[in-house]
Amino acid sequence: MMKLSTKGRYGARLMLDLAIHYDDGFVLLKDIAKRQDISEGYMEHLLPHLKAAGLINSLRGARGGYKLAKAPSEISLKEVVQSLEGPLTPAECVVAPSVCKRVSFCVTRDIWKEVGEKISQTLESVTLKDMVEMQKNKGKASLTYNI
Amino acid sequence: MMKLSTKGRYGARLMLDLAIHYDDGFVLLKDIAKRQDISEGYMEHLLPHLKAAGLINSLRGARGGYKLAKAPSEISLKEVVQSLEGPLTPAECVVAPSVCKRVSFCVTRDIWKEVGEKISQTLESVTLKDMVEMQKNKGKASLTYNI
DNA sequence: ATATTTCCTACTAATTTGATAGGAATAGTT
DNA sequence: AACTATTCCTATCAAATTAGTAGGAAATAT
Repeated sequence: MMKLSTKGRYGARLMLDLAIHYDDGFVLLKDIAKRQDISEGYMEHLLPHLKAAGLINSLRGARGGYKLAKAPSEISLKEVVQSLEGPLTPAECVVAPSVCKRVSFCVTRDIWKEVGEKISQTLESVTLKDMVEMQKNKGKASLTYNI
Repeated sequence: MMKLSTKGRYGARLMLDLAIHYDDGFVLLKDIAKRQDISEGYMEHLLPHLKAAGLINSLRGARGGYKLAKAPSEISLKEVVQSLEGPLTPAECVVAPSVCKRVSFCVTRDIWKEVGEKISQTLESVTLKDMVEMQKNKGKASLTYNI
C-alpha cells in the first residue's frame, strides 16, 4: 500500500532521538527504546544498516552506546530512510530494469521514476536538525495550549 | 520497501490501455491482459475498485467489456492509484491517528504527511491523456532510433 | 574478574501479496 | 428458446515479507 515499513519509521524516530541527545555522548539503546516506546530487540536490527551507511558510531561494553557520526544538520532524513528501506522508488523496475521486459517502452516506469525523485527531494530537504527544531516547537505549543 | 504493489502498477497499465483504446467502445479484459502481459484472472481483482471509484464502466455478456467512464484527460493517475492502493501516505498514522498514541507530539508524522502530499501532487498532475501522449512519443522515438 | 553493552545469528508468527479456480449472473446472437 | 461470450463474485492457496523473540559471543570500562 505504498507504505514505509517499521524499519523506516522506527529508524527515523531512533535517529531523531540520537539527534536530540547529540551532546550527551554515547546513548544507550535501552534508553532510546524506552523513550520511543519501541522494542529494544527489534530496534537492534536497524542499527547495522545505519552504521553501514556511516550515519552512527557505536561503542561496545560498559559506558558504550550509540551516537550520530555527523552533526544533526549534516544528516538528511533521506539518508536515514534510504539506508533502511533501500531505493526510494515506487517500483523495482526503475532501479532494476531487468525485472521487466517492457522497460524500454513503458510509460508508467517513467512516471514511477519521477515520483521517486519527488520523494527523494522531499526527504533530502529535511535534516535531523530541522526535526529537532520541530520537536522543540511542538513542546512549546503543548505547553501553551494544553495546560 | 516503500513500493507500490502490483495493484497500483498493473492498474496504471490497465487504465493506460483503456485510454489508448478510448474510441473503440467496450474493450475485452482478455485483450488488455494479452497486450499488457498480465494474468487475466489477477487483473480481474482490480476492476471492482476502479469501478467503485467511478473510473470505468462495464458491460456484461457478449459484446461486453470495459471502458473509461470519463475522457482520458479527466482522469488523473492519482485517482487510479488511490482507488487501488488506498491513501497515498507513507505511514498509517497520518490518516488513522488512533494507531499510535504519539501522534500529538510526533514530528515524523508531520513529515510523513508532507511526503504523502508531494506524492499526491505528482500523481495528480499526470492524466491518462498525458500518458497516451508519452506513449506515442516513445513509439516515435523507437521508430527513429531502433530500426 | 565482573558488569555492561554492542553485535550476530537463528528462529517464529502474523500479515500481505500475487495468483488460481469454479461457477453465477447478464447480455447479445441465432 | 437455446447458445455463447463475457463480467462478476467468492473461496482458496502458496510464497514472500514483516515484525518480533531468543540466546549467546565479543568487547570495553571499572
